[in-house]
Amino acid sequence: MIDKIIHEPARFKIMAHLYIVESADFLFIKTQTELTFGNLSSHIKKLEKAGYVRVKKDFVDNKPHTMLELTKKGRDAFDEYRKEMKEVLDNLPV
Amino acid sequence: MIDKIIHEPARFKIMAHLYIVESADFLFIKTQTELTFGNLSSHIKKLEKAGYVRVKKDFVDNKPHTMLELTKKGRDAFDEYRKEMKEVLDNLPV
DNA sequence: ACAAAGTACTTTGTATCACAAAGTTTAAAT
DNA sequence: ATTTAAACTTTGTGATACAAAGTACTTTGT
Repeated sequence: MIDKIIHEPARFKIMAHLYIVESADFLFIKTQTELTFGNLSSHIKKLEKAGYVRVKKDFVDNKPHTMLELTKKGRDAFDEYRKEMKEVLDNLPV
Repeated sequence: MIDKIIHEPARFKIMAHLYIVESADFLFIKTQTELTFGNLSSHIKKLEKAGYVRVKKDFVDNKPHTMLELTKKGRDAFDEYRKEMKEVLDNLPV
């Protein structure tokens, strides 16, 4: 079954970026994905709940700062999603 | 932008099957896609509304019979979707 | 002849979702 | 002291996906 968590384009984008950079802050991902604060926030929450993303909050210059990174599970799920989707796209049903 | 009409897995399946067979009846698509009557019915309606699928109803052996086929627009949209998705999957963002 | 079962769907109800707008919290500037 | 700003989170709303219930017949017993 295709992973609906990753299938949503906004979350695919988030995961794709995290897949490459290993670790990135909230604002960087926000500008890269062009999502609003609200959307990014709720999608991150969903990814965290799924165990795909680890969130680390601290303060930098007395301001809240949120760091994001893929978990092993998230990385594996992303690989699997890409593999499955490629199969689906290449091998149309009989 | 990725076509959300086609992106939904159930509708992708429907379109993938219609893409190959050119024309198929409701029940055939139902068994192939393993969707329930309700889901298939509503997804068909959405595809019809989008102009991707043409629906022809008649009677066979006194029973209602629904034939489905992709429109040109639907076929083109499906090609485009596959092309875009492949690009997305292959070229991850920098 | 009448009821029960089957066929081929459609409509309705519900729970979830995606998105944007409004709100929160702390800090810096005026 | 009050406004402005930064970095988010929560809330509200409209759309969605799905299954359950409903519709409109037809066929099959009895």
